[in-house]
Amino acid sequence: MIAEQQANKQPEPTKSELEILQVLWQHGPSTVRFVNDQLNEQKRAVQYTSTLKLMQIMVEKEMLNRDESSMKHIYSAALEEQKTKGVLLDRFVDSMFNGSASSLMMQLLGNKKTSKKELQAIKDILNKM
Amino acid sequence: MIAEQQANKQPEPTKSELEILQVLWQHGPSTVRFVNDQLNEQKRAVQYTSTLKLMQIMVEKEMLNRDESSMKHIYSAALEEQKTKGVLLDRFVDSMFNGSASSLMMQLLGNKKTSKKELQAIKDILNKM
DNA sequence: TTGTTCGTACGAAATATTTCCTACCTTTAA
DNA sequence: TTAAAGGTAGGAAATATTTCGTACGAACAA
Repeated sequence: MIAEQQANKQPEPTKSELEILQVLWQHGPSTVRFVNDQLNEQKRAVQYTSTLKLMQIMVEKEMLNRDESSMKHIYSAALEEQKTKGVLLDRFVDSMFNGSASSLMMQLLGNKKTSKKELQAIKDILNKM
Repeated sequence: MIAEQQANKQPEPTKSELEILQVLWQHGPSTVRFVNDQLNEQKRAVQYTSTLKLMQIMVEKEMLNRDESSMKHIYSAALEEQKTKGVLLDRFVDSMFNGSASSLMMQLLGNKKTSKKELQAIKDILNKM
């Protein structure tokens, strides 16, 4: 593992780790309590100590930073949102669509859940380029 | 697990399972030997029995079908490619981009790896709609 | 002061995933 | 007929991930 960190590999957040990152990206530096509340509200029931443990592990993995100056430790994302999402998206496109962004688009457009509003938004983005 | 299958939930292939599905989607019904060779060529070193075991597990999970009529069992994907990719893409967009397909597009477009060819292809697709 | 609440640390258990070892059967070539 | 090659089955080990129980310290209100 040390070898991998030295190799400066992009860490690969697990599903649960990603959920925590989302909260921190969205709300900024937070306590475990806050993150845990958010998870319980938005996602699923989870014990405080489970969230705590996971966030501690994430500090070890250097995915999070921790400010220990006060008793309530403040955690913040050590991974940059855009960069991380970019890497994960890349990986996803590679493994699912052989690296073809347009294939992904096709799939996305053939999808009921993509609303007309979304379609228009996408067109607007493209036209601005 | 039985409960989940009865609930007709979309199974959630793991990374390794997805690799196997890709091979089967791409090449059609195949033997373990063939799939294993493909994985070793395209992905990474893996023992024959590891692939075998995984594919057996996938049959149990009903992600694969198996034709046992001859000694060399023939496996095929039980999950439809388009549907499965659609579900996974949906899930990905939901968890990473709050369900916003246009956010995903933004990310994709801000990505060096998306070539001009890909961009043009995407535009073409959109214009045809 | 004392007890309740809220925090962290740590170990271990529960799951999930992945890999490989061993046994044993069938086919095939010598 | 025998040895080698190639197949399946299944258990167990190795990892990775996730969850929780317990201990204990700090803050605070009564």
